[in-house]
Amino acid sequence: MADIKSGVNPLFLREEELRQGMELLFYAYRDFTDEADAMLVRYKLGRAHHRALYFVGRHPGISVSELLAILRITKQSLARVLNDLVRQGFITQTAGMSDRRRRHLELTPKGLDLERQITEKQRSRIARAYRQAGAEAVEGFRKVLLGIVNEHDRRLLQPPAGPERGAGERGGATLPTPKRP
Amino acid sequence: MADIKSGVNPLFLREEELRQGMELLFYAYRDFTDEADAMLVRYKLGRAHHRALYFVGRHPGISVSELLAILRITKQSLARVLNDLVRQGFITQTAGMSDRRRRHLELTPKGLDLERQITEKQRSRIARAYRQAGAEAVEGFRKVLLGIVNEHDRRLLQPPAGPERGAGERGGATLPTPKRP
DNA sequence: CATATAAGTCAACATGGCTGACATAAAATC
DNA sequence: GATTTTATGTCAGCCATGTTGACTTATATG
Repeated sequence: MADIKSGVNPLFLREEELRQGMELLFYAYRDFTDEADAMLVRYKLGRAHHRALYFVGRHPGISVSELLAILRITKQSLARVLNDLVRQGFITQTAGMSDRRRRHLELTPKGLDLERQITEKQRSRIARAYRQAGAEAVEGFRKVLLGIVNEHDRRLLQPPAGPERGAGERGGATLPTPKRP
Repeated sequence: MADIKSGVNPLFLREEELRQGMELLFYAYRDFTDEADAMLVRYKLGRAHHRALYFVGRHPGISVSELLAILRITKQSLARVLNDLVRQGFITQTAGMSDRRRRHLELTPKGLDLERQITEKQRSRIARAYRQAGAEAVEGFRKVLLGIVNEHDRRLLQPPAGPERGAGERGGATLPTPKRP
């Protein structure tokens, strides 16, 4: 049989390239999450708590259903962790003004603190990777990951503002964005 | 107070940039795995089965302990899914020749088939993202993800061979690599 | 021969998904 | 104003997949 893997077979390269990408995603995610997990045990919280905490911190005033849409879990699953976090004073719920059925979630100062602590190592891991890879690589990293995300959410994740080419400003669409740094 | 977020505060940009990276990783991984999960239910298998199947397919002849090192789970957890896969004829175990304590795992043709089916949509999702982003972005994607992976595994994940600058060849270090495509 | 290593197994437990069935309050609609 | 829809919460139970701890068996190695 012909040496099918000797350099120039585009099908093999393609397959290999794609598999490498898939694996890289697995390994990176594995190491990225391990980071926070270690911190979480100290607080007797799980990964699910962290995710809720993170996204509430990221989108102050987010509603329960919006949070559900991000996490893609059931109401019941979320309730479990959310109740923990509210009971322990990390998150507050306040009824909406225009629509009083809605519960707007926010981190308390204590919650903000906790979130920072847990995310800390993850942040610096990403920072290190960014630094080592360089700005251009970071751009590519974003571009590809964004392409992996489903189209709906991809749009919400604000296409990295190039030179302005429409009328209005660009930014996180439906979700409330952080008020101030 | 001064407009701390108006464009030029490097600290704010940095924080925002890092958070975007973290989220992108979350969203991409979420959508990437959903893809396979849907397929798995048809076969009454779980994500854990897929991971084992994938890495055995990727490293034919891999030993149990090597697989454990990749997945970072306990022997007992792996045993559960591995036994399922062996019983159902997707994976074979054969004792090593030099060291007969070792079990070398391989996919059966049936297992290979299954793996392909399950990974199919993931592969095409990555392919699409690669295509849209372009070769340069893909390079950056790899670079950054590799930087996120812990140093040990990073080395094994063969730094994308640049122009030769040492003596010997470069390649997957400890793990057995696919025999042929 | 003694010890270390690779693998397998049993048992029990925790986390975090899931479904189904309902309850309540408020908004939206007829 | 009555009815329906929506947003949220809750109870109960199930399943997949991770964990620890204890112990066995076979084989390699000192």
